[in-house]
This record gives sequence, C-alpha cells and structure tokens, in this order.
Amino acid sequence: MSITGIEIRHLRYFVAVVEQRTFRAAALRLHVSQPPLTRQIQQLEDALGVKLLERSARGAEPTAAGKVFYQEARNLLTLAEQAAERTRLAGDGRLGRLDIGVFGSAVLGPIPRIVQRFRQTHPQVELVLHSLDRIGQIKALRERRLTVGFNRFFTEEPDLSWEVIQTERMVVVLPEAHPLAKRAVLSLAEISSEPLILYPRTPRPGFIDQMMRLFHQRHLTAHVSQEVDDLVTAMGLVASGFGLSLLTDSGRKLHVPGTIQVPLRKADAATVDLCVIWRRGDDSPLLAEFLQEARALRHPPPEDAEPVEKPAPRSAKRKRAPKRR
Amino acid sequence: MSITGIEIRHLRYFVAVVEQRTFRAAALRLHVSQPPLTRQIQQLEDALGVKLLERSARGAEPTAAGKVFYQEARNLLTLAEQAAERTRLAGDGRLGRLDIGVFGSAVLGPIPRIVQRFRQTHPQVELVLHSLDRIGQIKALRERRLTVGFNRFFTEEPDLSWEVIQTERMVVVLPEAHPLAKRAVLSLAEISSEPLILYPRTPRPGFIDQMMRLFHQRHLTAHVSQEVDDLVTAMGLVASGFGLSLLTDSGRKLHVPGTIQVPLRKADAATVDLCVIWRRGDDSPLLAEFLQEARALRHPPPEDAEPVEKPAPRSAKRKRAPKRR
DNA sequence: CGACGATGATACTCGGGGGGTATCGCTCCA
DNA sequence: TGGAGCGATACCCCCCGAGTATCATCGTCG
Repeated sequence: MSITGIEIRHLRYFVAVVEQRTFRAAALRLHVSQPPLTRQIQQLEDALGVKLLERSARGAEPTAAGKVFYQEARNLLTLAEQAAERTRLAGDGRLGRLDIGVFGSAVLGPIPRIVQRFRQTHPQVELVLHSLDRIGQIKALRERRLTVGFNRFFTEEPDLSWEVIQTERMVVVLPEAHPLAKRAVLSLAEISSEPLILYPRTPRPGFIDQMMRLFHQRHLTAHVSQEVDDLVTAMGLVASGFGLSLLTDSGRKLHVPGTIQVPLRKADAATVDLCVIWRRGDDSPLLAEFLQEARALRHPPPEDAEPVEKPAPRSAKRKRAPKRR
Repeated sequence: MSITGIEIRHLRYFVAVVEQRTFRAAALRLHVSQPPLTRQIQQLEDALGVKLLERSARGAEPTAAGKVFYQEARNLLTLAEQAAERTRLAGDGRLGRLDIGVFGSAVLGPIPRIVQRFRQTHPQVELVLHSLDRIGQIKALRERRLTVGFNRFFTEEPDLSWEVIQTERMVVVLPEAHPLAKRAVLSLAEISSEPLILYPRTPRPGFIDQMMRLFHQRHLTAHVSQEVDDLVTAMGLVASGFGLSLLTDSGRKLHVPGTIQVPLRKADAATVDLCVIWRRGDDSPLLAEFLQEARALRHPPPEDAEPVEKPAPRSAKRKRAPKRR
C-alpha cells in the first residue's frame, strides 16, 4: 500500500485540527472555511484507512492512530520546510561542494584570502583545494573534477572562460652584495644583461616565457642562466650569487636571507596576471558566487572591467519568462 | 519563506523525472501525459524559486540545486510512506503502548502466555505491566493510566466493561501427613470442617470471600483459621501443619515441599474466574487486539460466549458510511 | 425542561487547476 | 536536410478544492 492521494495539504490541515482541538479554529488558522477542512480530513482518513480523530460536540481529539500520525505529520512538515530551504540555499550557491584548482606557489598570493572569505559567507559549502598545474587544471575542468581553477595566465581555449583577478608588479631579487642591491628602483633594461634565474621549468608556456616576452616587448634580451623547478630554489641560488630573479608582489612575503628585493619601475609595466578559469557555460550557482567573491578582491574594482563571461548572479526569486518562443 | 503550494505530487513527479532522465519516460512511469508533468515541474521550480532541471533536446538533468532537492524529495517520500504505514499499524493496534494491570499472583496463571503471544504478534507495541490490586486497577483505568486490567473477579461498575477469560478449578493443598492427603479427589464437604488458611487479607471483597460463598452455596460452613497476605505464606503454613489451603489450577505450578495437592471433585464446581476489565466504550485498536488475544486463550472458545462488550476488530480499510443523517 | 450556542457534517455551487490532446520549436543525427 | 525525439505551449474538459447555507447533535444555562 502506498501514499496515493495524500498531499502535504492534508498534513497541514490535520496538524492544525489536532493543535487547535477544533475544526473551526483550525479552519480559521488555515484561512479556509470549515466544510472543506472537514472533507480534507475525511479524505485523509479514507486514504490511510484509519480513523484519526474522535469527533464530539466539544471538538475533535486524535485517536491513538491520530496521535501517531500527528507526530509523523509534524515531522514531515518540518523536514519539507528544511528540504525547500536547503534547495534554495543550493540554488543560491550556498550549499554544496566546490572543487578549486590552485597552482603550487599560489599560497603566497590572494587565493587564501578569497577562499577564507568564501568559506565565511558560505559555511555550508564544502571547499576542496586541488594543487594542479595549468595543464592539469584544464584537464580536470573538462572532466568536471574541478569547478574553477586559479592560474597565472591563460591561453585561449574554446570550452573554457577566464577572467583576470589580479595584476601584480614584479620585484627583482638580488644578492645582498650585488652592485644594484642598493638601488630604490630598477628598470628592465638594467637587469637585462644580468644572469636571470627563473622558474618553474614546466609546464611550457609558463611564467618564464611570460618574462621573456616582457623583455622582448621592450626590445631587450634577457639572459636566463638557470631554469629551476620552484621559487624557493631560485631564491636560494640568488642568495648564493648565481644571478638575479623575479618575484610577484605577493611573493615578497617570502624573504630569503642574503637576498634583497627591489621593485621594478612603474614605467616598465612589468606585471603578471592571476586568472580564474572555468567551464564556459557552467551556470552553477556555486561558481557564480565564488567568482563574485574572487572579483571582490580587486580594490578598487576597475570600472572598465569587462569579464569574458559573467554568469548571472542567481536571485532567490527566479522569474520565469512568460513567453519563450 | 515556506512550502506554500508544494505538494507530495510535485515530489513524486520530480523524482520520476530525475530518475528517468526524460520528461516523457517519467510521464509514462507516472501514468500521466507529458504536458501536465512539465507544468507540475514548472510550478515546483516557481514555488522553490530555483531552477531544478537543465532541459536539453536529449532530456533533462538536475542542476546542483536539483540534485540536492532530489535527495531531499526521495527522503521525504520514503518518510511519508513510513508515516502512513506506522499510522495504519497504530490503527490496527500494532503500534503504540499498552498499559496492563495485573495482580500479585497472576504470574502463575495464563497472563504471561497472553502477554508473550501479544508481544510476538505486535512487536511494535510497547507493553507495560503494572502490578495493582483490583481497587488500584479500577482507579488507574479511570485515570487512563491503564488500558486493560486482569483480575480474579469483578463487581459491576457503570463505566467499566469486563469479560471472563478463564475459569479454573480449585485444588486443595494439605500437609503430607494429613489423613486426606492420600485421596485422589476431595469434596468441599470433606474439607469444610478442616481449618482453612486463605489469602490475601486485602482487598475486600476478594478471593477469600469468593471461597466462603462457594461453601455457603452448598450449605456448608468453612472454618477459616488464618488469613494471610499471600499465597506463598499460606503454603508455608500448610506445610507446617496449620491447616489446609486452596489453589487455582494454574497455581499448581508452585509446589511447596511438605505439601500435597488434591483436586476437588468436579461435581462441586469449585471454580474461580480470571477476568479482563477495561473502560466501557474504549475503542482503542490496541485494546481490541489485546482482548482478541486474551479470548484466544479459551480453548476451545465457547460458542455461546457473549462478551459484555466487543469492540469491533478494526479493519485496515475503514468503510465510511456514504450517508450519515 | 426548553432555548440557545457551539460543535462537526452535509448539500449545493463556483471556479481554479490538474490532466487530456494537438501541436510547436528546437536539437541531434542518419 | 529531413526525420525522430525532446520539452514547451495552446486549448479544452472536468474533477475537486473552497465557498455559502444549512442541518443534526450535544452541552449548558436560565
């Protein structure tokens, strides 16, 4: 036997009658008149095949079975409320799971702050960080193992969208003893003749190539003396006097003894981008919420910013278009 | 925000669509046509304010919010099924709590078997035994602390019903050394001149008075030498040679060393009744089920038995009278 | 003891909406 | 490029939920 014919309305009506001890009072509370209420209760009793209420001239009181069903009904109603609420939360991107791709040295940048802020405003969302290089992120996004990825820069892909979150100026790192170490600011030209230690070795094209392009745009030629795997190794080689290196602004937090950090002059516009990437057309509310949080990082937000794709921030009240053709 | 407008129908429909991956297949499964199904899903989405399904030419698949709501809906539907089932069980007297009054020495009688059988056939019913004398049972019944009580016999009460469950023959208990101890059967007349030890001292009228009435009906006078509190004390006194005592047939299980049990002859019809009592007009399904179990004790059930009141054994399918006036 | 007032149940009507058929627009694929 | 399959829409019917009016019953109070 099943629940054929029983609707949530019946539960609401029955609960009201039990709690008000009277059909009329319950009808008042339900904003209906008394006769329909009587019929609904009768339908409910017929559907269950059980007499739920003992009627008298003083009102109605539940039978033993009615007491059982009252508890069940109340429980179901609150569960239904919660189900609706959880669904609405999920629709607003405030409930669920978000897989985020990050690259190795991202911990020095703004990503931790973005993630932490998102976690605070969306406590019901489970955040999972995956440390992946750009190639791995693209693969994982396509296989839906990631919803969003952070990367330094991005080469156009047909099925992926991207957006610059932050642009950082570069800083030169030199050995303490280096003649240029006492300067307040440096130009790209001044360091173009120095041996450069860059990272990471893979994947190509990567940070190294972007640096090379930077010099090339200014008709300079950089001398890359060493390609190493990671930032920390590079700093170590700088301290050992093997040459100079470059850091992003947020990388300055990492100070290695024996090295000096000197900013590049503004005129050189030596910058590197931080991007978010996601599947083009992904309208997941979680993604929309997360992108919004990521964009909030840009202070002040540039007014001429034109994101490649902007998933509309979902509103709680979805408006159905009356005509669609 | 609440769950206004959402009905169980919407849950069933939505679950079907998600599981069948297609509106048409779901409509087939639900035995409705596809357009109403589409409309119901639209209503559901509007009521929740969330888009639940991503439609395409290949079918429909749930959004993130849709997945959440699918789990919730499935859960709610099974809970609703269980709620209905539990209510039907309660309506059939197979779920709930039954408070039973028993008297002190009832453990020797058929009551344990009745209770055990009822527990087996109604495993979901919580059985609570209350040890109360007749006065206490009547009081507890009126205060609704008991649903049913067992007693030896009963004086009519306006608001209580009763029914004889079992009639037991009496057995004489005598000291081993007694001259009558070697007899196979005894008459009331033969023991009327012997000193009798009877129990319990309270409440009156009680077992003692019924025994006295038994002798009186046969124009005999019993000599009650001792009134003691309980059966075990009486047996002890018998073993010590203070006199004879009487036991119900089921009491024979209790054999005290130094005593001999000899049946009374059938012609004397020395019997004592076991009764169940309950509130007159109590139509609790649990009571009805329990009485039925108690009556099953009478083997064979006397065909001329006319219970004082027989609460109709409730059927799962309640038939509502089409006209009531 | 009878009138009154409260209760739930019933009779009847109305209208919204659930469910039906026919059809459209779109996408995918042979 | 046309057919097959999908969901959405238009339109209709009629069931059923909700309303009003009224009844039967019971408890209460003057």
